[in-house]
Amino acid sequence: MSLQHAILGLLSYEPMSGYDMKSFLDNSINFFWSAQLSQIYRDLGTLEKKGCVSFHIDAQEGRPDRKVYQITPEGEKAFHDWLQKFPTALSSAVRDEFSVRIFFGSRIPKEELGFQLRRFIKEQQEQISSFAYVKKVVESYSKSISAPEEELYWKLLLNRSNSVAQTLIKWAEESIQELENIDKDQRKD
Amino acid sequence: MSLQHAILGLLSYEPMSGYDMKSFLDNSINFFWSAQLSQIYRDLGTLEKKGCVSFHIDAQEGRPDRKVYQITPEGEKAFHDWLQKFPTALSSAVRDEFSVRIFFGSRIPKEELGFQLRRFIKEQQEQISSFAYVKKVVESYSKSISAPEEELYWKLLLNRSNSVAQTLIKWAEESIQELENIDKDQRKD
DNA sequence: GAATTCATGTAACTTGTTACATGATTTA
DNA sequence: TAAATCATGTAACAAGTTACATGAATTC
Repeated sequence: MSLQHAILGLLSYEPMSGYDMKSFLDNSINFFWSAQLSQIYRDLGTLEKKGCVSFHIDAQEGRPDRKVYQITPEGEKAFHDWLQKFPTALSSAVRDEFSVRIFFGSRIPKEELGFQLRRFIKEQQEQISSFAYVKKVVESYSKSISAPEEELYWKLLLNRSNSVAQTLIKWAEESIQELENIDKDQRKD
Repeated sequence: MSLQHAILGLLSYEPMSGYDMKSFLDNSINFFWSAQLSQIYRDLGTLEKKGCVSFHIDAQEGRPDRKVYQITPEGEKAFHDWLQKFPTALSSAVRDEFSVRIFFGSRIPKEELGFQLRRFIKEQQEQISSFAYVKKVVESYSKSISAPEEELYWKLLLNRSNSVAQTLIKWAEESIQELENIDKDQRKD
């Protein structure tokens, strides 16, 4: 799986510029796949060389011309081939720096850890409130491309991110408690 | 954050060979950070060039000699510098192929999606049962390196992975239900 | 007799990030 | 007047994956 598959998938809905793609990505797929603009432009170039996408230029006044990409039949084939091949392991490797830091938690002052855990909770809460906004974007987008069925799947994923965020908040709160209790126990000794 | 920080952290407990590291990683940190053996060897080489680790050779008969790495004072400094600098955003970018596939779920036959979701549930259940084993590894390891405090943090992370896995199972079960209900509704029309 | 474990690595490739460059228009 | 938005990209770098190579000892 690479960004290129996601790009082909997005272009299968409608033609888009790299810039459009970035802003769409940022409030949709972003919760489980992210991309830098520079990477999008590069991958669009690669896909074009492979014949998976083509583009036309929309001239604009006062600002740079838009390069609007669209998927080609070859691109559609490549995308469907990918869709059909589920990987052997469904859960991809997680790379979570925050967890690595907790792993080495004994080297960090307890107050600092507590502070960071509270910061983590805040971040998760902010994510949760952003989901309400994303829900609206998703609803209006699925209507604009007249793909009502998509809404169902996108909402499944919003549910997922939401539940995971809630779980993480609960975990962080319990962890703060545990750290504080141990601190008290040690002071008793 | 890169694998190099994790390597330094592990070496701060005790000297290890690249091979040791891989097997330790595979049933500990693996749930939130993974690594290929080839990457470990390469990063050990880089760290050695930087002066963060040194090594000695343990000759063995009948099998290749062990190259046992240990952390240097420079390495310890680098590790502590990293520990002190928490990143601006605590939740790292997620890259989850399975979610991307669900995102394009409308292009996959419903039965196939159901099958993959059930496979996903099974995988998560297997992970959960592996946690019991990891718990034991962690307990005996923290004793062997006489670092009893580590156990606390490692168990916090096991709790976390456990809760997230449980949440994902519940989500997948509910999603299967939703998909089946919609199927029934459509057949009624 | 076949597969797994132990133990090392290199090379080529793919993917992702960061920094740099340009420049008009719009909003605060 | 400073910052954000629109819109394109390149270059250098960092990080991760896959394929290849070797070979004895042990377990099934």
